[in-house]
Amino acid sequence: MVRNRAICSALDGTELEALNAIGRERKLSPGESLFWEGEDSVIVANVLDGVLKLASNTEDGREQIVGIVYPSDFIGRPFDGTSSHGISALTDARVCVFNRSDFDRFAAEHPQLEHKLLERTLGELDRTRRWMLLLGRKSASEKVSSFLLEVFERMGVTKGCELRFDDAPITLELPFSRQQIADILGLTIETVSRQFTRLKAAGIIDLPSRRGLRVLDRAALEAEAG
Amino acid sequence: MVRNRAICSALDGTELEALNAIGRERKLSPGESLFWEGEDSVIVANVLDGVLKLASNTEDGREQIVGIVYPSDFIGRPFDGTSSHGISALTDARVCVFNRSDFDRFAAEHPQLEHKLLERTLGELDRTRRWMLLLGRKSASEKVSSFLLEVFERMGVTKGCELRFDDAPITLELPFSRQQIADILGLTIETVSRQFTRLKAAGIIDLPSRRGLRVLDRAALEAEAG
DNA sequence: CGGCAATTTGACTATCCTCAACAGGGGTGG
DNA sequence: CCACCCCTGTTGAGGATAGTCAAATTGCCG
Repeated sequence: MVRNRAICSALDGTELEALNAIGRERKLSPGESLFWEGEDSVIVANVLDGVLKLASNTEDGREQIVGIVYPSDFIGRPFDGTSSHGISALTDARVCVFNRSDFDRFAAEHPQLEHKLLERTLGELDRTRRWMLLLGRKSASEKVSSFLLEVFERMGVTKGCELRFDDAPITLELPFSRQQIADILGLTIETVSRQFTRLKAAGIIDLPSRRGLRVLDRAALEAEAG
Repeated sequence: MVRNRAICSALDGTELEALNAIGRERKLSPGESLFWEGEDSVIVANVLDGVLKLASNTEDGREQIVGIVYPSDFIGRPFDGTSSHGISALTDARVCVFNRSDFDRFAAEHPQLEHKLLERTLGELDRTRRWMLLLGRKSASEKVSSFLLEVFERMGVTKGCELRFDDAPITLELPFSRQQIADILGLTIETVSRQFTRLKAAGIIDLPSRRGLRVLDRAALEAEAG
């Protein structure tokens, strides 16, 4: 099912086989790195399962998560050895890894694949730019509310079904710790925690467990999101 | 000279002619919009000359500049009608505009062009993600210093020569107003102004005119950039 | 049940924003 | 050519938001 959404959906049976021949599956545990910031990125990969983060760090240790990667997403930097951010797993994950030069060569021979990759990259760029508005111009409460809405949407799509907010509220297990949410939103963990508490007190969300989340009043959340 | 860096460098003489046939040149004055946020983007374009901005706005009017576009850069969203940000000129500018569906068709027939576009988009995505670290995790002084360094680099490359910081300091004419710098960095105009004043007082930069800028001590600027 | 890490809460502070007044300089019209 | 005006940018005072540091609490795992 990942195949249907991933870039390899551009390929036919024979081509897919050829691509599989140069890739290998790799499993990652939460926290494990696929590669580090600044390291020469000799590989690219496709996410089969799980959620990963892309993160940049300042020299003094502050972290900003600059991308979140879900199943069927593509990661890495083809055609160029330099990568400006590290990638590591947030959950248990399976990825299909390719040697970068192998992949580059394969892509050059398969324009349909490059086309899919281009569409995907353009979409990712758009999403990233929308995120910049949040980072640069939104308040803490707007950030948290926007974030919850986007996660719900993303997780829903990934699960292959439209989550219905209007039916009985669904409890979602967030793949992020509070610290990670802070690193996504450009806030501190304390500020995130306070916003969660406030939303809960207002009856807009419920927090049944550490990472559990239930949206009780989507309209209110959208109003808060700015 | 723009041709050498732009995506059309992938094309030979005949192909270039065909591409030119479907494009037309358009001039823009400072402040003029190429298209607006949310509008169906029926065109794509290549920048021939000048500097443009991509910007997102919240409903209540706050603005975040999410991209800055220099000569030879590509703008617009091929293969998809939705654009999530507006584009307008910061300086006098000339762009080569294509009807999107014309361009899509042309691209489909010229994989080398798509390849160039893919490389360019991947690079832009990287740059954008580095910018997110600045927005989410840097202080006002770090933001301003990082910004000045990046502008110098970008303007230098665009001018086709490496600016030498170690030689006599060069005076650059910034294509941005203070308000625009604020919208790039996620700050207010007052905070930007105060940082400029501080850097000038510290002897790190000089501000010979409204938009003029001279870097006197690059090392100090890098130290401030975090 | 105990230990540990993650999260929450609290008190205090710093940074940046807001609002307001002022300055400067570039262009225009007299 | 000079005076004036308007727009942009600067400066200042005060306040709010989010950060910092520290302690308490809560899940979660063995």
